[in-house]
Amino acid sequence: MNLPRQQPVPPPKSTHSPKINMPIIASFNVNSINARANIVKEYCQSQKPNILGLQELKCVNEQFPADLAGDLGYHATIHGQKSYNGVAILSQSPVNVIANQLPGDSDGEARFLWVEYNGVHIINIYAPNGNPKESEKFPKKMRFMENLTQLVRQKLLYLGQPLVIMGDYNIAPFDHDVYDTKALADDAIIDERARQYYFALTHLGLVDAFDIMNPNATDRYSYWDYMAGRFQKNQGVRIDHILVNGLMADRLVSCQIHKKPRIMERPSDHTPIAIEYK
DNA sequence: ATGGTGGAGGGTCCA
Repeated sequence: MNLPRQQPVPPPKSTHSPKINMPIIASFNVNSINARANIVKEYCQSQKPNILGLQELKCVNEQFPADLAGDLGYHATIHGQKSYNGVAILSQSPVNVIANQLPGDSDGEARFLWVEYNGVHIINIYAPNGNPKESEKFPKKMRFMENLTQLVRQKLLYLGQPLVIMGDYNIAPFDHDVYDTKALADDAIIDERARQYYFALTHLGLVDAFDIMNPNATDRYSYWDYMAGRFQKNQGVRIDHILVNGLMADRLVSCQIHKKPRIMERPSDHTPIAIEYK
């Protein structure tokens, strides 16, 4: 049957629709919070995230920039460690801290922070990098991902509340998440065993916010190595992720990678990723 | 070309 094609009807133009401020949750591996305090400050002032998960603080709690959160009107929940790792959550109002260690983890590193904020469960992770693969670092990465998967399977699936697991996963899920699979052939971030843990999480019902909100996006990298002009050549990888459960997926409005902090002076090698939800 | 860069901390380790 040849039916006349219907003209698409444009949505009604509202010149004065009320601007609803939807909550924003963001994740940013800062590679030293003290080196990046100004960039974090600028990011909070321009994007106004309700929640900002930070990774790789590279300092103990006492060294976390004292005035940063207060000046911005944020609360800081900090789980620091000397020189390496370290995670924190900046929040516009206080959060309930549920755990600061991944159940089952015996490595004793500061890579995990679980809080509840306005009925949303938020887990901020800094997964081990895993390089070089023949060293003890790779099994450490596998243990971390195994413990995280077990936590989802045994506890988080039964929360009955919105859930966000965000941070530096140090896993590029798909070949199109890296600029060159050959150059990274031996890298733990594209190792199939590591990827299987990402897929395990998605098979358990978690949704990759960036992937679902930006199908076929070409601009998808969240990290560019400092070396060899990787950023200028846009030779990056997507290893920072925001995974959400179904209750949160229903509320997603956008997921964006914010590139500006990577362009500023003395940047981190990562840049933030953020979700907006209703 | 096993380099290149950047942070912590004051050796090298880590990414």
